[in-house]
Amino acid sequence: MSVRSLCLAILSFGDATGYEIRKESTEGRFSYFDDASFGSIYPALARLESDGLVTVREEPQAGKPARKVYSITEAGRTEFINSLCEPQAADTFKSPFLLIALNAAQLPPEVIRRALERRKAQVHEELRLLTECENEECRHPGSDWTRNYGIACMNVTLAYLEEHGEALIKIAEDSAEQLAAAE
Amino acid sequence: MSVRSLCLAILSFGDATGYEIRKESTEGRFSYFDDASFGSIYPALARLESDGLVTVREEPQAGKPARKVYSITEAGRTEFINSLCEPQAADTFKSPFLLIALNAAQLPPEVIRRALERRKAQVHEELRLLTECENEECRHPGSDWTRNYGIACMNVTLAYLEEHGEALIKIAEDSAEQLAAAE
DNA sequence: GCCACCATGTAACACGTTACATGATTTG
DNA sequence: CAAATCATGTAACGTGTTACATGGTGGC
Repeated sequence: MSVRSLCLAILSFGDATGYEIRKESTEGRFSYFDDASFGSIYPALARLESDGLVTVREEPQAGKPARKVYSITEAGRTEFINSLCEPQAADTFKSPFLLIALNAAQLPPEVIRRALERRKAQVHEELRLLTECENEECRHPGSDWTRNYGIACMNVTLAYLEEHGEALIKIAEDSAEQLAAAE
Repeated sequence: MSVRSLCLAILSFGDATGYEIRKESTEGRFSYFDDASFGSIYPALARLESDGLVTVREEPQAGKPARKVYSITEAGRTEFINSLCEPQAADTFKSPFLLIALNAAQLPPEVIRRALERRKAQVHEELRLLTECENEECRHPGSDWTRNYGIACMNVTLAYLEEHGEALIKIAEDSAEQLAAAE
C-alpha cells in the first residue's frame, strides 16, 4: 500500500492534517496498514490535491505554521473504494523478535530476556490502544470487528509469551552452560 | 532488517545460493523476517563476500549458469550474532485484509467474501508450512519454539475468521440493503 | 506448445527515509 | 532548562523493485 492510498484511507474517516496522518499511521489505529514519515506524506497530500481527490483549507494559528486541514472529495472516496475492490496483497508479519527467538541457543540469556520483555511491552501497548477506544465515539461495525480481531490475536500472543517465555530463556541458559563446560 | 542481514541470517543455518535465499525469504521459514528479490540479494551477496563475511564456491552445471553456493565465515557469524544483541526493532503486522474489513459497510458483500476466503487460504498455507517441517531434520530448540508460537497465532486467526466471517459479510449486506432502500 | 522452475546478473526507476530548516508552546 | 509536541516543507540519499538479458529442463 502506497502512502497515497494510506492518506486516502485515513481521510475517508475524517479530515486531518499531514501531521495527524503521520501520527495515525505510525501509532494509531492505521498502523496496521502502513506507516509513513513526513517526507512522504506531505508530497503525497500535495499530489492528491492537484489530482482533485482531496481539498485543503488553511487554519492560521499564532506562532505555528497554519494547519492545512485536508478533506476527501467524492472522487477521492470513489478511488479509495475502488482500490479496496481490487485483489488484495497478502498480509505480512515481520518479527525481529522471532529471529532472536530462533537463535536463542546462540545468544546470551540476558538478550533473550530483554527481547521477551520488549515484545511483551509492545503487545501490551497494542492491547491498550485497541481497548482504549472501545467506549469512544469511533464505533462503527467495521471497526468493532477489526478491533476484536486484533484483541483476539494480541491476547494469544501475550499468553504464549507469558507461558513459554521461561522455556526460551532456558534454551539460551542451557547452551551457555554447555559452552562453558566444553572449555 | 536489511537484505544484507537477511542473507547472513539464512546462511547461518546452512549454505545456500542466491536463488535459494530468495525462496526462503519470500515463501519459506524466513519470510517472517523480511523478503527480498533477486535485484537486492545478488548485489548483497557480492558485497558480503568482498567484506569477508561469506565465501563462495561455484558448482558448474550443464546448461544452467554455475550455482554459486555461499557459506558464512566466522566473521560473518560474529557480525550476525552481534546484530541480534543490539536493540531490536518493533514487530510489525501489515494487513490489507483488515483495511477491507474496516470498510466492510462501504463495500459490496462479494468483495468481503473474497477477502475473507483469500485471508483464510493464506493462513491455511502458513499453517501448512509450519506443521510441514515438524517431523523434519530442521529441528532445534529455537525453531521448535518459534514454530509453536506461529502455530498458536495462526490457529487463533483462523478460528476468528471462521467464527466471525459471516458477521462481517452481514455488515456489508445490511448497508447495501439500506442504500437500496434509500433510493 | 507453453508455462514454471532453475540460475545468475544489471540498469533504470520508484519509493520512502533521514536530516535539515524554522519556531512557538507546553510539560517534566 | 531541556525535551517533547505541534506544524510544515525540501533535498539528498539509500534501498529495493521491476524489467530485461540468457537459456536449458521437465511437467501439463
